[in-house]
Amino acid sequence: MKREKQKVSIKDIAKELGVSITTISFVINGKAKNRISEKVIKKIEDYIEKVGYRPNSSAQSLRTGKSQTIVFMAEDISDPFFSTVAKEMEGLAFKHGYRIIYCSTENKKERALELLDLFKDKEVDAFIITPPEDFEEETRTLIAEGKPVVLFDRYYHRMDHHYVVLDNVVSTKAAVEFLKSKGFKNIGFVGLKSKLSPMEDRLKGYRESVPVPKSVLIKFNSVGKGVGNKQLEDFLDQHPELDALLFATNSLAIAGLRVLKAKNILIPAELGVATFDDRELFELHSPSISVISQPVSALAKELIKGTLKLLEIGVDPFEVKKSLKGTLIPRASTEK
Amino acid sequence: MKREKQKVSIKDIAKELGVSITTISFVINGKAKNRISEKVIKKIEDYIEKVGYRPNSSAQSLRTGKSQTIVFMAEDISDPFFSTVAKEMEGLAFKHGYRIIYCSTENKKERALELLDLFKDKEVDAFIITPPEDFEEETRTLIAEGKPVVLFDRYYHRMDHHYVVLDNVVSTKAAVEFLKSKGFKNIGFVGLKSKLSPMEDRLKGYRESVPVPKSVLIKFNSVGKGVGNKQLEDFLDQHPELDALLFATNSLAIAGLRVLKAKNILIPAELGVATFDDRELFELHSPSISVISQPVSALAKELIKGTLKLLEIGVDPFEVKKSLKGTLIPRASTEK
DNA sequence: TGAATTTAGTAAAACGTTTTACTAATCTTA
DNA sequence: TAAGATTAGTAAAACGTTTTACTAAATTCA
Repeated sequence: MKREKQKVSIKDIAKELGVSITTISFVINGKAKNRISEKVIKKIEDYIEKVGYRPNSSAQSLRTGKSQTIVFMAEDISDPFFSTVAKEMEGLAFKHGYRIIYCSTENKKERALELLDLFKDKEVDAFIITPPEDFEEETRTLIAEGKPVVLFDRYYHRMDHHYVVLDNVVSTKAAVEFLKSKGFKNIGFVGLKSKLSPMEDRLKGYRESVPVPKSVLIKFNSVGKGVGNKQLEDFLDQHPELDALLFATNSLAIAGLRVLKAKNILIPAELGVATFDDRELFELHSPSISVISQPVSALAKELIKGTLKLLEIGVDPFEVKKSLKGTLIPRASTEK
Repeated sequence: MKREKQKVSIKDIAKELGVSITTISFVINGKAKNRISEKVIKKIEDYIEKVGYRPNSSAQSLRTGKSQTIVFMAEDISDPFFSTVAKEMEGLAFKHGYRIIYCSTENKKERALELLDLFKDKEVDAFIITPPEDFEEETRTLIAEGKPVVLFDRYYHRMDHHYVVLDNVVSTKAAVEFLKSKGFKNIGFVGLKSKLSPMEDRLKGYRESVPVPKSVLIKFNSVGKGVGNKQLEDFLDQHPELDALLFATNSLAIAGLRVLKAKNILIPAELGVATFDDRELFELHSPSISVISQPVSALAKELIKGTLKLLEIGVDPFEVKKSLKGTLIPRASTEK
């Protein structure tokens, strides 16, 4: 009963149709023009259609050295931001005959290295990566190995490479201006203690748009935990004059909302709130939270478009450098 | 500068070390015992270590017919439930030398068929799938083709197959009993109009634990939209006696919360609320929402454990049939 | 008409493994 | 000491493609 569907190979087709393997390969790969007669092409195409022949991709990979596979190394594939981008990319890539393999670094250097090691063979054609903290040297090495590498979400100032990111400086400035326009006068900033470009740029954008910056930077792995919450509480205690808070990431905001709730601080009456990254949570929260939303579809599109271009044209002449703007979605948390 | 790291093959090693390709292959695959001398084994292993040799997986796949790849066909990989399970599986599978390829059916039959078609070649060793609506025949066909197939989240009553699911009947009953214990007397049920087992089982569990069931079933693709919201509003209007609502999925609950907010219905004073699947949103909502949480890690572990077992032992003698219990997390929305 | 060109196709090598079937040398044991 | 068993290894085929270099026949053109 359980017979493995016996796969048909080019050789089988050749025998059946009385033509050579080469001829079939030419037809399959669209190299038959001016080489093979229309009649034979038709015959082969019809037979392929009839038996549902699909080339063995291992054999193709072995022969061509290409695997039709792109690795997407996210910070955390279970984070809604990354998983949404991943899903969009998957759809686009499939349309072009590429598969995507996802993995998560958890923002850990060693994990990222392990993963790269696993993929560094011939088995992957291109990399889309969100490098973890302190990964500049390793990224450089990876790029030097010659396969297309597109950085996502973060990039390096001191290094030439392909990337697709949010324009964090500009987006942050827009958010601060928005808060000002809503009548907030003392805007504080809650960021992540990190050298990753989004964190540096968001802080920079903030600093450049308020007269007296007041910010607190939470350690990455203490967000939502005792230490991180304590830091935030202290910050609020030390700055009773603050009338609004801008959070640099959605997880910071979520942790922050918990703290504010615990301290019985009223939003927006006592404190306005805005954050990066939209999530259902923010829309449904009472009050709903204003956000700077990242253009997920556009990011995914640019990533795949860029990667395919690099795959096609080659790494060198072509440049992928995209910096997209976020969209501000005003909600109740910023209506004084 | 951009030199592709010239990959070293078994042939290169053989030439360098003056042994045969066969010998090296035996050593690599642990088949050297009682065949090759300790001295030679050591020499080969050391050299492999030194040059960082990694076998070409396309060649391995071509030769063995195995690709060390598992497909996870989720309903929607950007849904937190699926993406969390995916991430956990990814980690476990990697440890055993397997990669996972994700894709999303969007609960559409045609999309699922397309995807299966894409994978049906030799390129994949096993399938973990959440079949969309009306996919029983197709699933049967897939299974008949002989590769391991493990269903996730949903299963078929009339068919013998491997699966890992939540015990929805029991979990729903527990939730209803919990609501009763909290003093709710008129519990309504908001489900999805669907023949997928979780939806049928949750409804069944509900029906069997209340004296007079009152339920409304929303169409899958109208959740959160005008039509679906209208359905829910009508249901509430027709049953003013209800004092609690049990939602069958997290997206139903989210849509429901919006409706309740719009109608100014107070939770839990006027209406108690509980739902399936935990999300940060429910913890942070005001009031926080009681949930039946799925054991994500355990599900992922069983899925990978089962799949690997099938891969190892073969599909037939071994059975993967796991039905795990959800955990009830009581929160403010059910405290009268 | 005959040389040059075009058309229509093929043979065979190569990609990098795994594995079967073999050999040659050494070791046991009766 | 001779036959059998064990040890230590190897040659070569096969997996299913792609591609280079070739040929033979038909067509063109001066």
